[in-house]
Amino acid sequence: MNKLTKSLEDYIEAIYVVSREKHFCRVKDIQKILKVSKPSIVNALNVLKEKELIVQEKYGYINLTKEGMKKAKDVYKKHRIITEFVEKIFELENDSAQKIACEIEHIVDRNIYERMEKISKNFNERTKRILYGEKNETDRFKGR
Amino acid sequence: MNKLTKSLEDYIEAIYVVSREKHFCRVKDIQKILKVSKPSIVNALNVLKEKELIVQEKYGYINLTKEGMKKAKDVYKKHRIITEFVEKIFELENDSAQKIACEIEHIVDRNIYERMEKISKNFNERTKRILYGEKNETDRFKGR
DNA sequence: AAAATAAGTTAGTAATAACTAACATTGTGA
DNA sequence: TCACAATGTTAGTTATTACTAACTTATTTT
Repeated sequence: MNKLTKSLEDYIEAIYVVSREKHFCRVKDIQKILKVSKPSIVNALNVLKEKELIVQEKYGYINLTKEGMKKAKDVYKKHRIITEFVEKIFELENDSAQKIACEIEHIVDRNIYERMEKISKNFNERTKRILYGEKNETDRFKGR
Repeated sequence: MNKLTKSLEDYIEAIYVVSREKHFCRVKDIQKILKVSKPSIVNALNVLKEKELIVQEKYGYINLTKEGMKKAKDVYKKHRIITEFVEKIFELENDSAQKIACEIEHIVDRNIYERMEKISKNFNERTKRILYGEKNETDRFKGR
């Protein structure tokens, strides 16, 4: 269960996202998502190949192995949960939330993002008012 | 206003924390906090010296310059806010919260940690119950 | 089919940030 | 005072992750 580095997590997540949409993935697809140079991608792919998380014929499609798919799904799920949490709790656009989630996802452990999931589930307008200490929240509630 | 890297932020913050307690700071003090090797520290100090954020005579005390002090206070404040937020919202021990804060502090911008500050201020047991969707929160409140 | 374009790869380099081993300086106890 | 311990520094190395330039292979267009 050797852990992936931040950037490798980003790469495998990108491969997963592309593969789900198009059923195959190429270097240029990753380039569009991660906005890094092609050689950087090829480098990362080589590491992922060594770890047997992907397979790719020369000049060919990139495919996740079983193990890679598992890892990718984990990373992706984490990413989704964190994005939702950040979006809701800090009232961010999806774009900004994505960016922050991308960074945070390499930091938080299972315990934390399970809590994020719980919080997101219960989150609503009222929660937000309470969180940000809106003056009349209590009265408003009592008044019902 | 050239931004510091993650690790330089950690170093300058450590220097600040030590200086506040003891009125001087040495390599070994930083070592205790950051748990890295002495050469790593000396390396970082050299960069901070180039940036004129600290001064240090050979084999002597490490001191923050005016500019360095400003930077350090910024970083430290951010750190405190984030730690408090993480502690409260995820119900963590200070230790664990510190660790996460250390990482997150290099990611979030002013907008976000100002929101964290607001949320922390209003946070209490009830907020926590609501956040985690405790079943009887509503009833309990209504019952008063 | 040849030329042009697109996509992928290789080679070489740089920045960040860590490490160990070896050495230098400072401070302290016998 | 002199030896030893504690502290700090230098030199050299490693890993991660990115880059540009140059090259190869594949695909498309004329």
